[in-house]
Amino acid sequence: MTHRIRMADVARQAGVSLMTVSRVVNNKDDVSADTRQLVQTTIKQLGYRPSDIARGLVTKRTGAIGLVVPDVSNPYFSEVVRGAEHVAYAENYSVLLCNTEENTQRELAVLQSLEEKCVDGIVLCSSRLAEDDLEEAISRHPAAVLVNRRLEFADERGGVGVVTLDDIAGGQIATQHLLNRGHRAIGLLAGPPASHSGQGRTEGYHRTMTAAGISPFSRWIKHCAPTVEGGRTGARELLGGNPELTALFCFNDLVAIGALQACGDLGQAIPDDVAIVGFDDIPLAALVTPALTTCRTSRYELGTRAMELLLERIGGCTEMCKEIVLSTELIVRDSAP
Amino acid sequence: MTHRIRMADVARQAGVSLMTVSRVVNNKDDVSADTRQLVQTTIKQLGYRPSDIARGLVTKRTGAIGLVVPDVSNPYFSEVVRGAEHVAYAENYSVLLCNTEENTQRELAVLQSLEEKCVDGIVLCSSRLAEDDLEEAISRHPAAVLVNRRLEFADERGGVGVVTLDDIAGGQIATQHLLNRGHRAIGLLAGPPASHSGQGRTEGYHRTMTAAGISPFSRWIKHCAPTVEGGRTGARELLGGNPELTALFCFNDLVAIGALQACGDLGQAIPDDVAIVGFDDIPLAALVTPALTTCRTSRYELGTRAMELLLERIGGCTEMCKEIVLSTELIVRDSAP
DNA sequence: CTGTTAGCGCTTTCAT
DNA sequence: ATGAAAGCGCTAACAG
Repeated sequence: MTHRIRMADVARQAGVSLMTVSRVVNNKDDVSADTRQLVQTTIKQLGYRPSDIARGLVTKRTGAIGLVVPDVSNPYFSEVVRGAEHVAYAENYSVLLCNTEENTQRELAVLQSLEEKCVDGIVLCSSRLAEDDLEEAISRHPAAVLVNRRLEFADERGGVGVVTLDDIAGGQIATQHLLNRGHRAIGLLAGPPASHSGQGRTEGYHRTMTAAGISPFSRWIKHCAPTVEGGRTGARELLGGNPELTALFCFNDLVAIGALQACGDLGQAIPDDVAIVGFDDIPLAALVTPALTTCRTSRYELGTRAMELLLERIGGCTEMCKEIVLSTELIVRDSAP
Repeated sequence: MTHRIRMADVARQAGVSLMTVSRVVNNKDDVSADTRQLVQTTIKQLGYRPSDIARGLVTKRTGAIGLVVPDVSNPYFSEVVRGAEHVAYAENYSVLLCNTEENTQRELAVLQSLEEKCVDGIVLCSSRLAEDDLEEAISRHPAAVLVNRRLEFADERGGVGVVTLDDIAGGQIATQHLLNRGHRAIGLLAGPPASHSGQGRTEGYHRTMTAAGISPFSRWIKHCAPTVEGGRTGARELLGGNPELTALFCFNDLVAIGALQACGDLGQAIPDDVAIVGFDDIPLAALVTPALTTCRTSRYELGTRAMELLLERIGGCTEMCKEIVLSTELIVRDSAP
């Protein structure tokens, strides 16, 4: 590779001005058919590719979107990423993927790095940032959509977009299912305390229990890491300390699978001794033994809708859609028939 | 947001020249402590962020790496992505993630888009491109590392980097384990015929069987889709047609899980009637019943090593490491104790 | 130690 | 329909 072919190289070779090449590249219509043909041929022949970065410097558009997730390898977020990428690609945008590794400091850092990269907008998933920091970070970006996190402040640009799951309803459906099967002592593995999804699902659990005339003891509720290991540890403590529990509602399927393992460790049969309900319906959910009863959420759609919303806002959509709430669906399998 | 704060704004506010600000931003050491302090304060106060894109135009470095995968939501690749992102972040690079959706046209397209984005290099996973197209695409990038795909051509820049799994050794270890347990009639569910990994694992199987003085009948070997369903169907046919088989070596864990199911269908006990060995050690492998004996492959490490190799090459590492082969490790569980 | 002068590769604006 | 000039925000190469 000697040096990158520039527009000027194409212009010289084709014997036209730089501007003519620029017009052809950008599909402007004030170029004669012959000239256009000539330039296109030359471009192909030289293998010229316009530099988005030089272009970005003048247009103030980079065609890049920042996508921030806590953990790409979490099947939940990898689906969100896939959906978001799909829409971005279709609209000729690129995705700068940032993994915060569930770390608030890193989240702040990548948000800043995304600023320096001059992205046209960001999709921020399950932010764990404090309201202030989040507001600050967002206001520094030209456009932003939050996934699974709401924000109260109204900024002068018409607010950020928001795409969420109806976690409260999901928590209600799951809890109600267990109540319907006769369970009364239902434990909750609530996920990370800072998780808004966790808070919503917990709220749904509380409402439904209360509506059924049950006041869950606080010792029935345990926070845990959103992982198999977190679920295993959490369930072990929860079941160990509360023998009266006959069912567990879990923050997500990974936690539920951990709970499955904990029951194995403790010699509890599922669903006869303990019934378990998860959340998300990740592919794994149907494959473990026993197969998980769970609330299905369309993570892919979370990603597509978020990216669509963001691109609309970047495009300057006037009727500013602010919020999209996706519903969940209970999938009944063997862990809580 | 009125307009982005520029370096000139900081310079004016601090009463210094643009260059001084530039020096502070880039941590050059020829700035007096006082001036540096002043500039840093002003930067903070104004909330200035340098534009990587303006910087990139002059330095010819964008600090972005293209990462191309067939499917982000495949747990295999999402681990690779996580590893690659981790290393990139640590070295202050950003990752432009491109999902080809297992589509060759798209793979070509994203590779081109990455050129226009002027990335400093690319990590290309499991490329399905024809050798010619691949060579062409790669030679147009300043640096490239291939994951799970080898390339024969040597280009003038010292060749592309390559990171692969030692599939042959993996196949040998797995097969040898079964031989050691006394199995002689060992069947192979070989995965898709076009899979490079599958070919390597098959090769390992053959070598080990032959070394043990066994010539496996071709009817013991069956290709199959790399999925649970593919494994179930394949195993049913293999075991149905060859009652002498006492063990199955499977292309990957999903196939192995399918084989588990097939044994259930056929009333064969595992591991007593049929022993089963998988490949990859996906999280599920430890969770199914019986738990899978499998060859563990570190997908995360595939990602970290690939990114490390790429960054070394971008950094102009002279002793051009060309190829990294990651080994696998047999994890013995209940399906083949 | 600090500032000045040139661009980087492109698009915008204004001529022709 | 085409071209010339100016400048996007920054850094490299010199000056002082």
